[in-house]
Amino acid sequence: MISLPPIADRTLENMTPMTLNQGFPLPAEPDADRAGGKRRDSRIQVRNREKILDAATEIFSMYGYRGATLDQIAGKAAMSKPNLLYYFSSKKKLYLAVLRDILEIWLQPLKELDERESPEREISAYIDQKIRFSQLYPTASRVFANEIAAGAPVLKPVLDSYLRDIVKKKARVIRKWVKRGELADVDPYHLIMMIWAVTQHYADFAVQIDSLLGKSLDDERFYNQTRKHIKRILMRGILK
Amino acid sequence: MISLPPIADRTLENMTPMTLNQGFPLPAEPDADRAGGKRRDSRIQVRNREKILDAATEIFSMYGYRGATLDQIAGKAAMSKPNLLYYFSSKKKLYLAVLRDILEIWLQPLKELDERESPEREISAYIDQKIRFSQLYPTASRVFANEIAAGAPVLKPVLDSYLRDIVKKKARVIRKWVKRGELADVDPYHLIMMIWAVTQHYADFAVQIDSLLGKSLDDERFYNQTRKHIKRILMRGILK
DNA sequence: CTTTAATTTTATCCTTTGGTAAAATATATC
DNA sequence: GATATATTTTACCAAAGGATAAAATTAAAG
Repeated sequence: MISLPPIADRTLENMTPMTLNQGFPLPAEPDADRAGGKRRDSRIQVRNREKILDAATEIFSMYGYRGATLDQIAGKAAMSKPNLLYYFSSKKKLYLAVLRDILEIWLQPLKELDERESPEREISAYIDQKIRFSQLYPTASRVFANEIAAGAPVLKPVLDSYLRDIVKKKARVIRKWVKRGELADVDPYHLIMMIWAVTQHYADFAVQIDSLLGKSLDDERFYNQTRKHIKRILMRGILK
Repeated sequence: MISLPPIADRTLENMTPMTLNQGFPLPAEPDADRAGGKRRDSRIQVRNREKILDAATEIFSMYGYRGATLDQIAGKAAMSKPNLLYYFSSKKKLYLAVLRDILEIWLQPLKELDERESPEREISAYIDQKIRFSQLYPTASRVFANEIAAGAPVLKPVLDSYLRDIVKKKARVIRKWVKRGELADVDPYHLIMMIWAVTQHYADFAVQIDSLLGKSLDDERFYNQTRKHIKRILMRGILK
């Protein structure tokens, strides 16, 4: 199993497409950023870091990195700003920690596409996992979307290397299915992106969906209806 | 032809889901916000307002409302911040002006779905228009996405009323096609959202796509390949 | 050319924001 | 329960950011 790549630590402030490719990568598990102390991972340590990460995810998901403020995050985590900074010594490190968590769960499902199984089964399972992710972690999905929309100032290196490789690998799997005649002649990359697009939409545009339908994926009924509907159309579209 | 609804003017700062529904609507064409003067729409007036709106769209698309700064926008528009404020008297009004422009072009295509034509032709044309929008106005698309992800603090009223109505109307059109047996039994709402999701994805996640494929919709070859591919899968998925 | 109005620049204000220092409090260990 | 360590609070700071005032400049009109 491939483990997560390092995330570049670059200046997040004033990040423009111009300044994107100049950060320096960090060691594999760099930003633990524990308080100077020794007795790490105490009960309270773990609980507070988690509280902060949750709050940060929510605030970052709404306002993006630059728009989010430590005051807001601290407020949501029910602690003072300096207290928050005791756990994560800077906004940047907090953001990196949030992104690292997200990336891990975001990437996992794709790794599991297995060419030895039927495309029907595998792609169906993949869609299931992605829509489940949108249900369970809608805020995480939005943080990710935000990061990409901002030009991926942090994740660009990961996209360029790690994601690129894994997608390439999985594209080969899909192409194999096509050659075997188990799948219509679809472009693997576009297919993968279509699945990403549709499943993420339900997280990223949840407010819009709520306006139109008064429903959210939290509603298990709606969740299943959505899941099945997406699968029906997509599977019909790609199966032979 | 239905004209654009007013956009609510609410406090954009510190906007949380809690504070969302308390703004007051503005008159139909409220934020023209012309400089105090009389000789409006002078050559230079028009040119500068356009320059600012373009710059603002780009910056808002990357950082969202809160993350964007007037300095950045002014910089991109090649003028001083006070000069920018001469044309748009506040950040909020500038954002509203940007959103208003976007909403107009974003909504237009949906209005044109015509039940008297075949679903094949109409839905195909709709997809064409949406993907064209992603090609022509990727930044606008991202501003819109950002606004929604942030909880639609400004657009919520529009979504709840205007968009809701028009989508409901078009859902009826799609349902009619289904009843006539010209379309598989698809849920109209999910279908519309699928089309939104897939077409917008190519604008909102352009950086990701560039990382994976080294391509963008600016590349006319890639644009057409994408367009056809989306249509192929979706149309196969929904036609009888 | 002058005169008037439109536009741009310079200087400045107040608030917010990320971050620090150090004091105060709580927690754990002996 | 005394001591050391971990956590939280209080008080700040410097920079950034939205906005205003007024002076300086440019453009238009007569």
